[in-house]
This record gives sequence, structure tokens and C-alpha cells, in this order.
Amino acid sequence: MATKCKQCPLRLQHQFLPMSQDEVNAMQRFKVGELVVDAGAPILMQGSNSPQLFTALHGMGLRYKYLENGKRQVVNFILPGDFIGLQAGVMGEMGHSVEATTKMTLCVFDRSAIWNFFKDNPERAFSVTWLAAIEEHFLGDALATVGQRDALQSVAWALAKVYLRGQQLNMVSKSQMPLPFRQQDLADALGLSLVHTNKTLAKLRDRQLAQWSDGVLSIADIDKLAAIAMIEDTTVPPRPLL
Amino acid sequence: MATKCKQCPLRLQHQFLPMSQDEVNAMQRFKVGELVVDAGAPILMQGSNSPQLFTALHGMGLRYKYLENGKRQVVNFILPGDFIGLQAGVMGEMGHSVEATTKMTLCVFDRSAIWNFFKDNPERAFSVTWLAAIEEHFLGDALATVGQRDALQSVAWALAKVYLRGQQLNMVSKSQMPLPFRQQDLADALGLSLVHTNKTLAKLRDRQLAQWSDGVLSIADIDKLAAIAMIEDTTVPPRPLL
DNA sequence: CGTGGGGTTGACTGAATTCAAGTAGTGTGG
DNA sequence: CCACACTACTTGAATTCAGTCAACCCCACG
Repeated sequence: MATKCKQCPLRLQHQFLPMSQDEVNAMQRFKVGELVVDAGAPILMQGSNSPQLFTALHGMGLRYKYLENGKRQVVNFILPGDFIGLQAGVMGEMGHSVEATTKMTLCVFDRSAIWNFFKDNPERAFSVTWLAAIEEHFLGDALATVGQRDALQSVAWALAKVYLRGQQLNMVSKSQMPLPFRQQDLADALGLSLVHTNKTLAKLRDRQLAQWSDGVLSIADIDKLAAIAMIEDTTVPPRPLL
Repeated sequence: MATKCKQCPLRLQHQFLPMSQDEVNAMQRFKVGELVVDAGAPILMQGSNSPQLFTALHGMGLRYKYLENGKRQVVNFILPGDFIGLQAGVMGEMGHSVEATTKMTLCVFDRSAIWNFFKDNPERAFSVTWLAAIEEHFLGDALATVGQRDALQSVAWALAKVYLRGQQLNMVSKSQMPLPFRQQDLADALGLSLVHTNKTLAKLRDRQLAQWSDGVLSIADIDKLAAIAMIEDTTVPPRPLL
């Protein structure tokens, strides 16, 4: 049965900002159901005008876009708590596709209700904007990575970033977290070839900085990795949840 | 003297969505003044928590961030109508710096009033989110460019994109628009070296696809350029103005 | 009239891509 | 039970696109 917002397991994690009772109720009214998709299933298509918006509850996925020449850019990895479909929600068209990498559970919201949602719940509207700003911030970082970091720094950056997010989501135990993506996904996220990504991962493994195999990422010393990645601030600020 | 929102020259351009009288009044109340800065002046600093937000009225500028190793990533070019400081407004910290490339005139808004602004003007709140979504869309495109396009395609993409924006802003006449940046700025935006950017510009010039010298960009056939850049849609959708 | 910023060009170097081959694990069907 | 196909990952060698180094030009400016 669909999870009630009041009982939402994500909401209580300290990474997410607390919500007032009114806000929880507003989310509950905005939520029209729950969707479970299998690994590999498409969720939103680039250029589409989806009638639905989502928040990831369980599982992981990918945002990506294809170019005319067949190359794929992975925009980012989707983890629980991520809001999906903002662009369709306000602009009416997605700039990228979204697909599930593992089996996923998603809260479903009705796109056509978003205007009333904004009107009736200014705190929640502010939270939507806040999430958009966080995404913008992240994309700026990603751009700087692909544009200015070399392969070793890039891979270190990406692994450190997911690991830090994983820590906030309580997915890390004994320096390990699940990371069910393929090397090709990471390569497409960083604008590197699969071969070079593989060799770079091997280098990080040899230097005992990060190990990623069989869908499990293991990082012994996150600060050392962050130093190589030129990440200045390893704290993850709290964020709103939709 | 400060421009009244009612007389805002940008508002009437067809690229910007129309605003109701109430919305114009709300903007006027939100606006605390106007700021004129000289070419080269910093407007916002990466990591800062600015008390002010801006909309560019005249002039052009740059968003950029520096990495620890001294490399600079230009995040995008700022043209009239662009909103500046969203991240500081909602998250309390800018992810990039902003500086004026030419002399600029900026509408100034009070960051601390943003919450009431959201509460009292849901249409305007929606517009802020819309702008954030547009920016997110753009950054996704930029990421795909730096990650997946080669140098020729990248430079073509960047020039075509500004040109299309320039057209919407009535800055183009006889296939020409002002583009007062340095080649280094473009290079830093695309993750290319200055030398290679220069040679790539020469290639586009030789092929009569785009000419950019003395701060003036000239494009004879935008569709041909867009084809090289793998830009699928050369229309620029209307957007809100703050 | 020197100085410095921006732009241009050629020669050399190198990081990352492409090509190629091979391993390991998994699932399928004869 | 084994041959086959398929996917993900791995590794070495050859190639190339883009970076670095180094000059040089032009021009605005003090």
C-alpha cells in the first residue's frame, strides 16, 4: 500500500529539513499515488511533457540525455529523496530522460495540481525552488568537473560526491555503500571513454583511495579522496524533501 | 533615476511572458533600487551570502567558479533579463561568482524579503522556479556539450546559443550582435584551452559559419551553424522576467 | 614610446580515445 | 551437461584531438 507522507521514512532523516504538520498534510494531498518500476524501466523521456512528477523513495536511477550523434551525457545519479520532473512541472518539457537503474519506488504527484500547490503552500513552493537551486549548484560543479578536472580528479570527484550523499542517507556502513551503476554510466557522466574510466578506477584502487566492484563502493579515507578531487567542502547541507 | 517596473524596457519584449498589473506592482515593491557597475566589477562572490538579488537590465556579465588549482569554469554568459543570485536567495550561498564584463545596470532586490515575496505572490514564486528550471535545463545542455561534443561542435554550440538568445533580445541586426567577451572566457566556458579555442574559431571563420572579432558576433546562416552544433531546436521558448 | 592585454600561428607533447583482444559470470536451449 | 550468446569489466597498443610552449602582431594607454 502507498506510504503515507506522515510515515515517510525519508522525512525523518536528519539530512532533510523538518516539515510542519501543515506541510506534511499538503504533501499528502498533492500525492496521487505510488509507482514501482523495475530495473531498467524508463520513467521520463527527454522532450516529453509528463503529466506526473515524482520523488524517489527507494532505489536508484539515472538522468541522461542523448545527442544526435548517439553520445549520451549522464546528468546525474538519482538517489532516494530526489525530486524528478521539475522541468516538466514548470516549463512543460523535460531536458533529459530519467530511468530506473534498480527497482524503484516513486511518490507520484499530479503535474496539473502544481499551480494550486504553489498558491496554497508557499513554504512548499519555496522548497521546490530551493531544490531547483541545489540542482543548479550541483550542475555547476559537474560542469566544472567535466570542463576543468583531469580524469583522475573527475572520477575521484564523482565517487566522493555520491559517497557523501550516501552517508547522509544512511546507506554507508563500514565505509561501504551500494552503487549499482555500470562503469559506462560513470564514463558518460564524466565525458570520459569507458576504457579510460576503467583504467582510472584501477588507479584509484591501486592507490587504495576508492574501490568499486560488484555494485559496492568502498572508500576508506573520504578526505584523502576529496583532496584529490579538489572538493573544498565535504559537508552536505540539509535540503528540503518533497 | 531608477527605472520603474511599469516602464521596464525588457518586460515588453516578446521573449518575456506578459505580467499582470498586480505582478508588476509586486515586482516594484520587491525592487529596492538600481545598481550600475563598471566593466570588470565583481557582483557576487562564490561562497558568499549576498543580501541582494539582481536582474540584469543592461550590459553583459559572466558567471564562473574557480577550482583549487586555479582553473576557471565559466558557467554561462549573463544577458539582459537574467536573474542573478537565486542560490544565495534560497540556499544562502552562491555556488559561483558573478562579474560584469561591460558596464551593467541591475535591478536590486532585497534577499530578506524573498520569503514574503513568495507568500504574497504565488505567480511570481512560480516564475522564480520556472527560471530556475530553465537554468537547470541550460546547464544540462552545457554539461552535454563539454562532455560529449568535440571542439568544433562546442564552439559552434556556444556561439549559436548566444546568438539565438541575442535574437530574442533584439540585439541582432544584419546578422550581427555585440558579444563583448574574450576568447579566454569562451575557452573557460567550454573546457578548452585558449589556443585551441582560437584555432577552432578560425576554422568556423574560414568555413564562413561564424565570425567573432572586436566584440561583434556575425552569423550568416544560423541553421547551418546549429546543424554542426547538433542543436535540435533553434526556437527559444518564452520565459518569465523578474 | 614602452608596456600590457588580447589575439594569432606554428611546433611539439601528451592525455584520453579508439581499436583490439580476452576474461569472467550469467542465462538459454539443444 | 555443455555449447552459445551476451553483458560487464579488463588490459595493451596505436592513434588523435587538444594542450602546452613559444613567438609574434596589433593596438590602446600612460
